[in-house]
Amino acid sequence: MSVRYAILGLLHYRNMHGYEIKRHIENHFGSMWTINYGQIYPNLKSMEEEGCITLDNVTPSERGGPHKKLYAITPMGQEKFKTWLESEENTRISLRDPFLMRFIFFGFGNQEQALANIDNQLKIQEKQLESRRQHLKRWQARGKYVRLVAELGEEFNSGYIKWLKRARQEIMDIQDD
Amino acid sequence: MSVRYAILGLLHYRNMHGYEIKRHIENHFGSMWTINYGQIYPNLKSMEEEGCITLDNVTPSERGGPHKKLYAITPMGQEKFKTWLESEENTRISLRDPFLMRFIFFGFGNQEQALANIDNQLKIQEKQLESRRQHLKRWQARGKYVRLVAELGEEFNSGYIKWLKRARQEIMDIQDD
DNA sequence: TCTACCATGTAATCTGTTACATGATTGC
DNA sequence: GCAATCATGTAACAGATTACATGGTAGA
Repeated sequence: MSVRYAILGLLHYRNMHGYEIKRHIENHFGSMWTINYGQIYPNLKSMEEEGCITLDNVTPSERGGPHKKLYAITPMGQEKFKTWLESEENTRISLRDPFLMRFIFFGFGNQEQALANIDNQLKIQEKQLESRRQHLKRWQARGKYVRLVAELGEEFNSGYIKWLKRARQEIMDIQDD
Repeated sequence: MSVRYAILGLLHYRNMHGYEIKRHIENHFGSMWTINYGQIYPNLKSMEEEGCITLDNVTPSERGGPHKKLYAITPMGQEKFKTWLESEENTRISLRDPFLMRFIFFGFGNQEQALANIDNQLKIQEKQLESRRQHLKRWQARGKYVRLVAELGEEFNSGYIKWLKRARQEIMDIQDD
């Protein structure tokens, strides 16, 4: 459950509320993860119950229920985070990409379809690379670890694009394989 | 649910049983996916009920229940597969790597721990690259699409290693950031 | 004989996604 | 006044992992 540790990690920088945590995970982790409120809020709730985090401040809205809940990490949360940080749990890189899954079977379809599909993927990846680069510029000063992960994201992205172009060429060159 | 399409795709090559499908997905898809029986067998069952695949042959063991169920794709399965293959469902590459998640927060731990953690990851990645290369040699003749995906796996893998080495160097060089 | 691998399956659990519901605030 | 974005939350569902249970076969 690394979402919980991501939250504990982010709370080391400063106290945050759920909405901010989501934004941070999506933007500042090299744009390699997505996350939804369905994960954030239930986790914040259970982590508070366990005592890893605590409510620092609740800004109520004028009329109506509570609004903007600021969370802070507790000493217990810091302890748990430290243990996790020092652990050596490692898995292989897993790349679950629906496009690649289809790509493997392009031999069972027709060539034009395959090329159109590749062009579409190229467009998406190029757009993503552009936004990654913009992001890197803005976040370069955020500490070397964050920057390095953003750089890895960029490298994977541009490597993927190069590969797509090469794949496209190979499919056009050799009709039969 | 791309597992189902992966199964339909593999059954285009030849009839297979669950165990083989698992092996194929793990070894021949560029070693980028893992899968477990908890996904394979229930899916085979429901796909058979839906009529996408059919039992071709059941080799019974001498005494005891059925053994080795060979599945074949049906015309309906081929239809479904074709529709999926021509679709353009695309998502961003998502890289959920527990190591990278920890890496981002290495600034909150100590340097030696970070370096040891990186060295460990390097060892794992290098071992994986070696097995990928062995695999590529054996599978080069399996058709260009399969080969290309295997090559992408190799490129990601060696890119990751290069990045790990650079990250290690940067962490050693600059004490403060 | 024992180990490794072949082979099928289920149940419990965990994780992640989508869709919905609600309402405040900010800027044009 | 309206759109975009800030903000919190839940319910239903989909997908993946782990652990368990069972037994066969091949080779050292």
